[in-house]
Amino acid sequence: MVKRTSHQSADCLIARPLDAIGDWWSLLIVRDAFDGMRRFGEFQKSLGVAKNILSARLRGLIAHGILETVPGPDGSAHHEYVLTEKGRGLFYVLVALRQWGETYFSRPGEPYTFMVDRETGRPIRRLEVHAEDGRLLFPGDTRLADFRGQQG
Amino acid sequence: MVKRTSHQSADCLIARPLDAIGDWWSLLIVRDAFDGMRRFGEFQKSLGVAKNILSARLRGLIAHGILETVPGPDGSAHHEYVLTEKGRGLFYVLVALRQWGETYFSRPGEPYTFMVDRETGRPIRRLEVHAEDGRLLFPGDTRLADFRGQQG
DNA sequence: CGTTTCGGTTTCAACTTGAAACCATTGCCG
DNA sequence: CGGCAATGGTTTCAAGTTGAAACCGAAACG
Repeated sequence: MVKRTSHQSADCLIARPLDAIGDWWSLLIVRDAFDGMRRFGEFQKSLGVAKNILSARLRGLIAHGILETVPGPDGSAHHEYVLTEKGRGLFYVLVALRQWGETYFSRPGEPYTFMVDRETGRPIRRLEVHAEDGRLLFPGDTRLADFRGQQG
Repeated sequence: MVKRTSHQSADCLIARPLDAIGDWWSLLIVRDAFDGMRRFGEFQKSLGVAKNILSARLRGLIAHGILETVPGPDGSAHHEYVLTEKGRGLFYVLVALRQWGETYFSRPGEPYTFMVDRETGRPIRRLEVHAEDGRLLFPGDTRLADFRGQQG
């Protein structure tokens, strides 16, 4: 599953996540898992992906600790795939990606869906990035600092 | 550049973004662009990617309206690659991915970097998802609704 | 001018992807 | 119990993608 052998990007904390979910299907599988899908067949039908590819991706996601298999419900023979806590951590990535998609990829006249609060059915707010002191930050207002590099 | 020919995922507003940036290199290029890189050679050196691949990815990102070329500074012959507004919209995706990476992929003893407010040098806050009324939402507290589907 | 750097393109082998066929269980039905 | 379909994969093989290296032309450099 590890397809990359040597990539030392300056910033491994983007590169390593991408290694786990940076292919076409993995994030879509995670998205479906958030939507409650658990079975091989459900993913396969929803995504229309070839079974061998789905199989490989599920194995990869499990290897990365994003999904885990649990025994089927009522002692059924087939196991199910569910998100781990690490996998659920991808919620924010999906929200960000989706809001970007809503903004720049939705085409007029197209039946499109958007994220709503499950409780009220109302749209959720846009993501914001805040400084420690609460100030709103925009693209370009951040940089990377190293381990003890608060000072600049 | 469009490598996928037919994918009708139920949720195209995740799938279409992934078509634009869902490969290994594109997001890393965008990340470097946020860091101020503009030249072919800068990206190439930073990422260690093969030149043909970088060339293809840059063309793809331009085709998707994420990067654009601008004439070199002082009338230099070589143009530069800069983020468009759409490209800058990926800020939130990168922050989300990075925070996920910081949480689940950083290894102890490893010199790691994290995002700070450029102005104060202090770490930024974690992303949060909020309902319209301000309530904090967690993974599983949202669902997708269609166009006029506020009601439920 | 001659050389080096920059910004690519071309070439070709290795790897990945995907459609389809295949297979082993399991569940169902009479 | 005996057959049959559905589920959850694996195998196979052609086609497409990737990546290292060689190549190339234009610009900068000395």
